[in-house]
Amino acid sequence: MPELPEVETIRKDLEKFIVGYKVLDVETNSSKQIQPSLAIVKKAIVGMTIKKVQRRAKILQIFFSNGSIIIIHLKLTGRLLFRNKKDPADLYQHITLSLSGDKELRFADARKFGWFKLIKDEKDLKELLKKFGPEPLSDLNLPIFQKILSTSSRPIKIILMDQEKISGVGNIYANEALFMAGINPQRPANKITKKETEKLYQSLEKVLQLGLRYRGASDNDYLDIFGHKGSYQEHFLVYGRQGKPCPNGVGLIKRIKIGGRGTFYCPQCQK
DNA sequence: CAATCAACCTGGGTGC
DNA sequence: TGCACCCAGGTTGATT
Repeated sequence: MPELPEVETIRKDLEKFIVGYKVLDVETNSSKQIQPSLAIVKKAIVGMTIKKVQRRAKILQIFFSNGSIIIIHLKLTGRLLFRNKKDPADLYQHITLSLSGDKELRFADARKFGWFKLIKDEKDLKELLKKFGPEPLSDLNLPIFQKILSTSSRPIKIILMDQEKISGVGNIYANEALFMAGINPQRPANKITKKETEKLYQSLEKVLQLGLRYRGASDNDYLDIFGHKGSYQEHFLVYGRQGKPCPNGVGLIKRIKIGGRGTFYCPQCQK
């Protein structure tokens, strides 16, 4: 499930490889996912050149030469794949941008939760993105983090994953950061001590950096634009490891639900 | 207003 | 082998 490190890995590769290509056509077999409609998207971007690719929270933004912007959310199972026209169709391929040079940018999505949306201009984009909390690897700092935690009595894990509080963190990185910081995911956010907050802040930065270094986690569906897996899943300390020994050596990792989401932690080390 | 929860989908896994 | 069932989780929108 793509979170900040996965989406950022895709962004960097797209920035490096698809800028300069011209869109020749757009096709879809999943019209719900292309918004507002295939016809309107075609009208806006066919004939245009890709200028740059940005990311905010888990949302990718592709900028075109006429000022149009396509924003993409991969949700749980979405993939963006940069292929040659002659390559065999990808599994769950739902939207295809035909590009110059016999290339294609494909949007594939097993569960069809993701979306691919046309935005008129920067002003509309800004409006749409303003609800998101700070970017953990650039805008966030310890005082801001402390302030965010102090404003809610909800479980700390819910706050870490709340995109309006902090953007880009999902289930995997929240679980890993809390383990690294030795904090029980059920603790009310406003009851975390100053010292623990500092540790959690550092842990969050660390797991996100690790995720980036390993080009994301491919525990489930995530693939990069070349169809390759990331490798951070090989370094998980708790995520998906219920019943296995805690890496610190004492107890066993437990699985519970918080906010309806699978939550993994060590009851011995995370208080 | 904050918190909770179903809905969106479908592949993959489980149990009978 | 077949089939009913359940589960995964990011986000939205309705409800409490």
